[in-house]
Amino acid sequence: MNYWLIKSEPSVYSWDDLVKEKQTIWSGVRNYAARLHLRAMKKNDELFFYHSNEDVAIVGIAKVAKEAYSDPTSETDAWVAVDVKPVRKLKTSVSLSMVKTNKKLSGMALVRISRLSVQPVTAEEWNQVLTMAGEK
DNA sequence: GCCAACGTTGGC
DNA sequence: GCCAACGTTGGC
Repeated sequence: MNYWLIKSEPSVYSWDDLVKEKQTIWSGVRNYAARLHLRAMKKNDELFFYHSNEDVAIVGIAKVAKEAYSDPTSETDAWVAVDVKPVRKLKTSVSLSMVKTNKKLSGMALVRISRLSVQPVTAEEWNQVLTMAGEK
């Protein structure tokens, strides 16, 4: 099982929207690095759902409901989408500043490659964030 | 609203 | 193949 992090601006699509909708298509990714990660996702892999721009925090856990397929919002076959569904909201959301102050998370892609919208999370990082969220 | 970081495009 | 110019993302 692998772990990932996906970003969304809450004004465009928030965690609450995902919960309301029960499942959504993660489409519109037009970045090669992000596409690589989308393609590597397996069913039931877990994802941190991150709010960018406004909330600037990891707010919940989602999982892969359907592995990568051709993105219907693209006119070519070059891009892919996955389906994700909510698992649960974190007890306490973990803000970016909290992540930055945690030395164990200094290698996290969220800190190092801030513009990447779909990124891998190691098991260590995953557990560390869960601890900060009061889940452990 | 500003700006840094990064990706993409296009001229040479 | 290099690099300047430009556009976009995202934190503050």
